[in-house]
Amino acid sequence: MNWEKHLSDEGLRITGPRRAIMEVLLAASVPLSPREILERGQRVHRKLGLVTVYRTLSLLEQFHWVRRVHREDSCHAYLTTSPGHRHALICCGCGQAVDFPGGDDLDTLIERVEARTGYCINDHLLQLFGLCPGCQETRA
Amino acid sequence: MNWEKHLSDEGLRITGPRRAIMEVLLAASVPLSPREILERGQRVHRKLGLVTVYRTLSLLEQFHWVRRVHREDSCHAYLTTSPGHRHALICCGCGQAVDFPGGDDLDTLIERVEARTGYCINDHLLQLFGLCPGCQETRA
DNA sequence: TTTTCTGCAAAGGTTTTGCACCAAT
DNA sequence: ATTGGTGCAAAACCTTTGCAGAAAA
Repeated sequence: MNWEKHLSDEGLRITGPRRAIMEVLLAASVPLSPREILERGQRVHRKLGLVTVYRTLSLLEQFHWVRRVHREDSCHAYLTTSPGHRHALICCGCGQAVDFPGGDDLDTLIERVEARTGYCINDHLLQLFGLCPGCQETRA
Repeated sequence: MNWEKHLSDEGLRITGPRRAIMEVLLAASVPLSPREILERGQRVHRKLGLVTVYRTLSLLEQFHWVRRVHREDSCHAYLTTSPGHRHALICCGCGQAVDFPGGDDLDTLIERVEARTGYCINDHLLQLFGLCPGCQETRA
């Protein structure tokens, strides 16, 4: 199901600003801050305002069409999501981000921590940071 | 080595405000936001100001005496650190936090992601969220 | 006494809120 | 025609900076 149909089904409207923001996020391979989304979005929908960016992000986040990640310089940056619970690997050189699934290793880790602490774990935040192949060359 | 000796060795001063902030953090079992640290710290050192809290946190963070974690409601919250690279498991019910080491599972996961993506991974952010044993009872 | 640290005030950011107008249905 | 959405302005926060006075060493 696509996001436009999803919003319609919820009785919400498909508007120019919302299309612009979604378009920007879908085109980005790097997590973007609200301000960056504004700047890029204004190239699509000239009158776009920052307030609408915030409101749209929080809407899209509720429906899991976008996801918030933590960047060192701007604590709140947004990415479109792949289906399922995935994690971000972010390049410290160029900001390029790729998604990856947690997999069995993470499940095992969580089970061990549950056993040791008695906590019932129901969510996690995992992000990896490093250098992408391109940036490794540049620094070599 | 304790933090007071560490600061002295660096030519920095042990002051009332710094003692108050460290005392608050050592007594806390929950990650605290700068504002929360201020409020608790003022009970120890009445004239403590928010600016000093920020400056002291950034100082202590540089020396790894405290560590920043991400709380849902306040992006920047601080904890005293255990030695080594450890992670936080935070209770969604009461905010209680415990530390745990990543262990082999995390190392394996990172190696696999490196192999699959070609990235060279040099840092990570991992936090777990759940219910502590006490809060599980309350909700049962 | 010397230098660092502190608190205040103010500046710089980001995020939220109130409201009248606009636009999707 | 009805609602919900938008942008503007302003408020509310959070974090950083400049500076004169206070306090460690």
